[in-house]
Amino acid sequence: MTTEEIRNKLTDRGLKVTPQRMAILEAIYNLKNHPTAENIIDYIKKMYPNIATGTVYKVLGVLVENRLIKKVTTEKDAMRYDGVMESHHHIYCQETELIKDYFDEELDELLQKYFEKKSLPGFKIEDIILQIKGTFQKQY
Amino acid sequence: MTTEEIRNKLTDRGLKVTPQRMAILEAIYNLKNHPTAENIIDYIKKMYPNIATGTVYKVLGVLVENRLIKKVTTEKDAMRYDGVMESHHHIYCQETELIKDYFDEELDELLQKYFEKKSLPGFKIEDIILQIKGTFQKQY
DNA sequence: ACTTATATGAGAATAATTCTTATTTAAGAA
DNA sequence: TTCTTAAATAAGAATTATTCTCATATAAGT
Repeated sequence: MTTEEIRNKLTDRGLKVTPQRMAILEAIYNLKNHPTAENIIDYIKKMYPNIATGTVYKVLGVLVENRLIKKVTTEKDAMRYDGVMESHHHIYCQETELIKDYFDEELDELLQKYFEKKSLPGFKIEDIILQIKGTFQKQY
Repeated sequence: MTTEEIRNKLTDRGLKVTPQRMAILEAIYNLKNHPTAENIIDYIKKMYPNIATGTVYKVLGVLVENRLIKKVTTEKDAMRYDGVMESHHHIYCQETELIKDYFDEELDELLQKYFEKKSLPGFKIEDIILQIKGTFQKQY
């Protein structure tokens, strides 16, 4: 993801391009494993020590509203964020904080067909995310 | 769910039976829509005004550890809890706080077969929860 | 360069949850 | 039944995550 591409994501949504917004998006793309706001703040402060905590939370909210990033739900108190907007699922390791992305077009088609057939009365499905919970095997 | 059944859930796990634990489990079973800790506290205080906030959080943690209840992940800051331990999924209304349970054995079998065939290398799946996101249609 | 609506920084405020410690209590033993 | 003790609770302080307020700064169109 180049600086120019990040800039375009903002302008395409009619958002002003600010150094803070650029830095926050760049942080999310570079920090793997679905960073928390705190992870993002720590990362940005290395290059940009004056960024305000409140600004990061504000910008994250704006980015979610504008569908440039997504929230990732967890059983912990701190929200985590995801810069990958293509349809995908999440593999949660029960023993660590690791959340891996899981892309599977075959599965997505299967689910789409399944819920076309068996529609939920009175409900319009917009997105289905699998939370795949378990543990990674130890490596020997 | 009778008082006796709730009591047995605790003793079966080797947990001491206390009025607080009984009240919290009863609250979760009676309060529909996956209550927050605050919902539970408000409910219990009607009958039992002296219960301490910290106790409720402590007990909720114990109940989750002992697999008597589950946490429900959301995009909001407050955690929500679920007393239904049978395998099921969640329908999230994007416009309200409503989270509906979705039971579907056919779907569960489909998923189980799918992930037997296509296993995730190095990962042992323990549970798969669908987060079905969308909106309920307005009633006329 | 000028203007103005919007974004940011700083820090206070709030909300959700956890921690600490003295006291109480459940449940097994005597 | 009473005794014992490890575990649970109440009360409130402390911590953590997030939001809010408002004065100042700035992006982007004129």
